Amino acid sequence: MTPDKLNSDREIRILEAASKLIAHYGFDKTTVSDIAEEAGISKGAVYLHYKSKEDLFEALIYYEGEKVLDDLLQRIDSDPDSGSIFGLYQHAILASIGNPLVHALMTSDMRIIGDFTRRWSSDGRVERYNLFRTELVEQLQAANVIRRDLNVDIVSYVLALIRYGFLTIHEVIPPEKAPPLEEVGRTLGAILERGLAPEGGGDRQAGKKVLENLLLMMRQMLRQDRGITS
Amino acid sequence: MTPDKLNSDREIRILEAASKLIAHYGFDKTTVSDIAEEAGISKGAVYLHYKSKEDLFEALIYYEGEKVLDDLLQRIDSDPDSGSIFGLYQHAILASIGNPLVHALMTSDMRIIGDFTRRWSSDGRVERYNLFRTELVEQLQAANVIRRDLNVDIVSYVLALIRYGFLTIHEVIPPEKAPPLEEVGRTLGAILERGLAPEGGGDRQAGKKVLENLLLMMRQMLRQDRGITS
DNA sequence: GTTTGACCAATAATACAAAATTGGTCATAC
DNA sequence: GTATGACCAATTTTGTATTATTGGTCAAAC
Repeated sequence: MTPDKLNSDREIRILEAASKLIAHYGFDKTTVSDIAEEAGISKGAVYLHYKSKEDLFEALIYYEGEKVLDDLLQRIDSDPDSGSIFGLYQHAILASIGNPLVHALMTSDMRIIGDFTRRWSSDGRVERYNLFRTELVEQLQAANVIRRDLNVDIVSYVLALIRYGFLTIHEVIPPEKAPPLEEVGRTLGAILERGLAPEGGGDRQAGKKVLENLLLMMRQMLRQDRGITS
Repeated sequence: MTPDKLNSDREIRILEAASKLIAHYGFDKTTVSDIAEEAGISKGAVYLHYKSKEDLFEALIYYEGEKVLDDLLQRIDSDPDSGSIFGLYQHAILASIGNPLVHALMTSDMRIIGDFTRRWSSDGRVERYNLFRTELVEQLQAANVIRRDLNVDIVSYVLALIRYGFLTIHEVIPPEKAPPLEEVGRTLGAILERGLAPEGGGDRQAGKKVLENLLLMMRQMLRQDRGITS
């Protein structure tokens, strides 16, 4: 359905320009002219690709979303110790934290999202992209990666809360006082591993399968949703 | 040095009035007249007890702080399973979440603290009241309650991040969609217990001692700091 | 000796006109 | 067929004059 290249060269230039500017100044304070100038084209040209500023931003979300997914995939690949909650959780958070726009989206940072909030939070999309929703915890319990005596809703809430804390703690502890995030991720992962895995360690092989499926599903969701509004 | 009664009857009436109004409308939008009226006295009478609105708020912080400490102490007392990180962490968070003002202070909620922010965050007090600072983690490691192979700074950062997430997640998951907090606290405590305790469970007796000391120290700090500005 | 509330200077909220900016279009140029 | 940027309606921002509110005081009342 979609060609191999999802975005033309110039679309990428526009999206990169928008990404840079919006991540810094926010959606409201970034003008279409700014984006065009940064991309080295005229304002009119932007409207040749996207029918409105909001549409451009929506495309940007999917563009950056795929970037994060790629980053995540690579992190998992190059980590010999993946295939557990330990691995995924750590890498997923670090990957999201590394992308200003996805970070802002995940924490509903009004300074960045601004007036776009309405469109973004109106349909249920935000929730679907939420990592570690109940269904995933259920699957991981079925695969014997998470202890089965724990309540699904509580566990996914706890995981959501930890993720949110990770992404927002900087508001109260300045980054320069924070220890290296990679190390924090590793320790947090280790704590969760011990805290959530069943006695004896759990089935890593099955866990890896579930997580691979999740990632695949995420990418599919991303592309499908993009189709809706492109 | 201080009499048995730290606040006169009328001071308590004022503080309760201020607490109710400020927790709801915030520091900026709550006027001294409002507080006086709610307390059933005149505005002038308020200034018989506190020399400024800021001073009143500062007194309120200590007043509510002691309340939370009392609440925490009682929670721990009536829980047979205390004396572990498990117990304290769970109860400390639930106690703070139960007090709107302390909650706002711990999350530096500008809507509530408003213009008072300057005075509050200027000196180092905020940090000293921070639960689970590095020193505490150190002590808990010495008492063999937390595994010794974990890095102190990382663990205290992880604990801070989890606490912050617990207190702020409601901004992204509405309370009506959240599971019962008591249950969340219990599960989170259990996860941390497994995740942080050394093999074989650790020394509960020693842990209990450290935590009792901490609580005592907290109360002392609270009263001492209050002396400075009263 | 206490308590009050009218009073005041200072700050903050409101109203509103004028100026500037912005998303989006389209006749023109390439 | 593509790309441009002057152009426009609509919105936002800015400047400002006016009004309202608030923290804090203190002479008078209790």
